Amino acid sequence: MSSNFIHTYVSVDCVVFGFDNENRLNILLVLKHRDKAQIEKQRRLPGSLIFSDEDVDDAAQRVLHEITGIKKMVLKQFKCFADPKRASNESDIIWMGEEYKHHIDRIITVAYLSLCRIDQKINSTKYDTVDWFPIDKIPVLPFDHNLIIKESLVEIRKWVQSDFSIIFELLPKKFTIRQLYQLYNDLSERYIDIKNFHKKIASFNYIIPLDEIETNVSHRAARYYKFDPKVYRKGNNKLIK
Amino acid sequence: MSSNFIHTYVSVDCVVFGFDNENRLNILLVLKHRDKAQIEKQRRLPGSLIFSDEDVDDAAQRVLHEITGIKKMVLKQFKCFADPKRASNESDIIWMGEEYKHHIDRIITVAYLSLCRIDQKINSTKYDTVDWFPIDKIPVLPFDHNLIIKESLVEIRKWVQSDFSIIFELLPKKFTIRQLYQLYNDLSERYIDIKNFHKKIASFNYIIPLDEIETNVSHRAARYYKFDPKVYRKGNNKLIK
DNA sequence: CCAAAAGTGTTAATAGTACACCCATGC
DNA sequence: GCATGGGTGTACTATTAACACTTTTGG
Repeated sequence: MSSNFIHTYVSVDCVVFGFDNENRLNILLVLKHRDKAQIEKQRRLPGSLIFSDEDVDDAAQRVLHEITGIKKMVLKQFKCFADPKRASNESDIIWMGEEYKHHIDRIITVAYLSLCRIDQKINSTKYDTVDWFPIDKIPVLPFDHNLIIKESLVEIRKWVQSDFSIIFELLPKKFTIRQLYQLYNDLSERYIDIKNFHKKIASFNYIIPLDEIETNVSHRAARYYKFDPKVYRKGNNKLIK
Repeated sequence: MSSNFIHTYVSVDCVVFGFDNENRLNILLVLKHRDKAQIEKQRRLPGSLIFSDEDVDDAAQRVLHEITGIKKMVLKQFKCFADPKRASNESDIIWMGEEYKHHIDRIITVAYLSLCRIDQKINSTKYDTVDWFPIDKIPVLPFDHNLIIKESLVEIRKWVQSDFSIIFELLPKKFTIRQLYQLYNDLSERYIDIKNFHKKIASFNYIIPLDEIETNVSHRAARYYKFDPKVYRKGNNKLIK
């Protein structure tokens, strides 16, 4: 009986979100094979097996550091994926053999959300190629990575709803109301009128107008704002009450 | 290097909530040792290692069936607990050796929330002793089960906020507004006035008044209501907009 | 001048809050 | 009668929604 119990490897996979200049959500993907000579340059979500003395949160933080070069990133565990067939594809088994020098035919993964400013310089310590892909242009990925991404979108929306401040992890330090508005619309099922959105934002003392405005735009230049996390933490912080 | 990767057992643990006649939240605990001769009748959360061909959701469903005798219970995965030290307590290692006939010194668990009507008859196929414990009277439990319960309380509150209808999984089929009110107060950080709560409930067409009222109460008898999930699904279903 | 987006103002509809008050029942 | 909770009504306040209008800038 006891031999029927699973004894397996456990990995973490990270879905890192960014928000680009064209106001689209993006996800970071790495090359599946580190050897670039591989015929197909297939992509995958960044991830890793966890070490024997490592907690999953630490493993996720390590993976994030390996891809971005950033030490402490915002992250949130969202789901354990454990379908017995999720790693049973022939090419995935071969890849795991090469990557980890072990024959692995089942693997459980713990998926994480993370957020990154897209203008931040990516300085990977492990990968040569780390690229942003708009969420409507994600290629076919190995394992169940497409499913993980699909569920991560639901999760990030919930996250914004429960903690509005994480939205500022995706925006540049200086942002316009329109940028905030577009991102909010992407991350919320609720429609809100842009004019009322302006008014709403103006009522929040944690979103602080700067003296700087846009340049070289073919319309009235928008003011830049910044986010003050200290004021935010003092309350009155929900976008929708 | 590759030998540093974890190769481990994975379990599921279930936090099953109930709501008793005294309007308190309760959690189901089983005896840690199936052999009742054990000196201390220590309790633990119901759980099990997962099988080698089993998904975690299925394992959780199996565990729930083993304790309650109910086939399909509402359940929700909420977090993977993987602290390398979570199962390193001497007595926990001994217990795992007896329970699973293996020496296990690290184990990762995936924690689930579940909901059960407390008046439902518990018909365990595996345990002799399955009892409800009010959440303020949970004893010291093995592994990190006390931590899991603590986090489950945060999670069930989020769950109710995102899907109000799960609250009816905890109430009897016929319930009074007061019962609903008390449970809502336990599961929400928001205070709401009972009179306004009445009005609110009356505006929801998915909470249907019955012709039946309480008996043997020393005050005006309250009306019973029932929940209609079909009407609920058609929308207008958030308690707070 | 026009197009495009910034930003302000006005008003109506909706939702939430605070109570006052009457009803029914057991003791 | 009174204590206890059930249940309805009314008035006030806060929030959200709809939309008109003015401002600024590049071309």
